[in-house]
Amino acid sequence: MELFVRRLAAHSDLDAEERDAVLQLPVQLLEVRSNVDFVRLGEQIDHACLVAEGLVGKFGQTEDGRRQIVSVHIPGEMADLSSLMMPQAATALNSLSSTTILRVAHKDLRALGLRYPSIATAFWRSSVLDGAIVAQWLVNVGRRDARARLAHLFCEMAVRYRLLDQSDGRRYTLPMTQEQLGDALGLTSVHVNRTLQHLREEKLLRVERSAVTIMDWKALVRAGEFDTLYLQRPDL
Amino acid sequence: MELFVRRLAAHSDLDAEERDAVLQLPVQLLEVRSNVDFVRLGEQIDHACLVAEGLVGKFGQTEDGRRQIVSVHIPGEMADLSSLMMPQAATALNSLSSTTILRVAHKDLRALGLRYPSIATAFWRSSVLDGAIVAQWLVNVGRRDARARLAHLFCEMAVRYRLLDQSDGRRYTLPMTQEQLGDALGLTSVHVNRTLQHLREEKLLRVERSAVTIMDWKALVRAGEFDTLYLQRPDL
DNA sequence: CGCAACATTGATTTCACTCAAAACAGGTGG
DNA sequence: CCACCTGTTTTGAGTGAAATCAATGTTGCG
Repeated sequence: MELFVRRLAAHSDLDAEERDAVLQLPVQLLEVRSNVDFVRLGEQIDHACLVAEGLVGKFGQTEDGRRQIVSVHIPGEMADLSSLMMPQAATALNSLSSTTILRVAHKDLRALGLRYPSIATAFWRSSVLDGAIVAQWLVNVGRRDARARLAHLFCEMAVRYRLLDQSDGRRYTLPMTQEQLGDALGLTSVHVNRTLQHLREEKLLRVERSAVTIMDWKALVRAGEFDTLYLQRPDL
Repeated sequence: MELFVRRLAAHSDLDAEERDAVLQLPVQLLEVRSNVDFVRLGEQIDHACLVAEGLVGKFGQTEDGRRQIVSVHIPGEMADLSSLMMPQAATALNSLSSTTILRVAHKDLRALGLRYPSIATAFWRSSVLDGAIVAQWLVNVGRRDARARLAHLFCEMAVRYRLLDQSDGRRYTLPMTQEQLGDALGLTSVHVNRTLQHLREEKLLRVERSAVTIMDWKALVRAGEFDTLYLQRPDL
C-alpha cells in the first residue's frame, strides 16, 4: 500500500494529508494461486485490485483460446484502476504467479477522489500512463521482431522494478513463464525460448527461472530500441 | 464541437450547464494537409487536439522508420486528451487525410475540470475508453491473422462512425490508404491489398478509395471475432 | 498532359508457427 | 528418500503466413 502511494507520488504531487488518506483506504486481502482468473471477462466490477506481491496480467482473448497479455502489473500497481470508469471488464485479470491482491472498493476510491481532487487527478494520470505503456506494447508487437520485442520488454520491466526494489535495475525477479512471455509479445513459447537463447549467446541478458540478469544494458536498449520517454521516468 | 459533447454525453452524464460550458470552450482552428505530423514525438504540449473533420492517427515509431498507428481518431474525438496528464508527447499525431483540428488550451480544459467535477470525470472516462480500444488493438495485432485484423478494424470503425453520421453503419468513409491500414495493423501495404481482395471475394466487405461498404455484417463480425464489449456501445 | 500518390501483381525469402518429443525441474505422497 | 506427476524448458524437423523486392497499372490533380 505504501508502494502504491510512492508510485502515485512519483508522478503527481500529493501532500501529507492526501498521502495519508490513500494509506487509510480499507482493503480486503486476497491470496491467489498461480494462473487464476480472479477477474473474468464481462464481469461487473465494484472494486479495484492493487497488487501487493507477485505478478498480474491483463488478458485479452480470441475465440480459439489464444490469449494476449495486454499489460502486466507489479507490486504497488493498481491493475485495474480503469474499472472505476469502466465497471464492466473488457479484459480479464490473471495471476501470472502466486499473488496477493488488495481489493479496494470503488465507492471508497470515488469518495477519496471527491474529497481530494488532486487524488482524483493522480488516478487519472495513472490511467493515462498505463495507456501509454499499452500503446508502446502495440508498437513493439506490431513493428518489431522477436528479439527486439523481448529486449524492449526486459528494458521496460527493469525500469519499472527499479522504483520497487531500489536495486540498480540490472537484476530483478520477473515471475513469468516463457509461455506467458509469448502471450505478452504475440509469440509462441517455442520461439521465445529460442530467442532468449540467442540473447544469452549475444551476452545481452540471461533469464533463469524467474531471475532476469541484464548483462549489457546499453546493447539491450539498442536491441529493443528502448526509450524511457513513454514511462516518464529516468533511464537506468 | 457539438459532436464532442455528444460523445462525452454518450458515456457520462452531463447536465445542460455542463454541456454548455464545454461548448463555450475557446478553440483555435487549424487546417492540415494530408500526412502532416502536427504533434511531434517528445514535444511539450499545452493544448489538446479535437478532430473536426478528416482523420487523425496517433503514431509510434521504430528507429528504422517503420511506423505503427496506435489509434485513429474520427471527427468529434479528442485525439490527445491524455496530453493534459502527460504533456510530453510519447506518440506523434499525424493527419491521415486532410483534416481540420480544433486546438483547445490545456489551461481551459483544466479550469473546466476544476469548476465542473463531472466534466473532469467525463474526461477521465474518455481516457480510459481510449485505452480500452488500444488494448483491443494489441490483442488484434498480437494474436490474429491479417484477415481477422482487417475485419476487426472495419467492424470497430463501423460502430464508431455510427455515432457520427447516424447511418446504419454499413457504409462509411474511412480516408485511409492501404499503407496506413498496414501501419495500423502491423502489416505491409502489399499484404493489406491482397487480404482486402480476399475479403471482397468472400463478399464480406468492399473498400474502394475511402468508401467502406460492409456486405455481410454477421460474417465480418465472425471473421474479426468482434465483440463490442470494449467499446461500451451497442452492436449495429 | 504529366507528375505523384496509390493500388495491384508476381516471384522469392524469411521469420515465426506447428507438431512432436525429450529433458528438466519442483513438489507430493507413499 | 525415492518414484511419480505436472508444468516448464529445450530441441528438432517441416510448414506457412507475411515480408521483401521489383514492376506495372491506375487515379487524381496542378
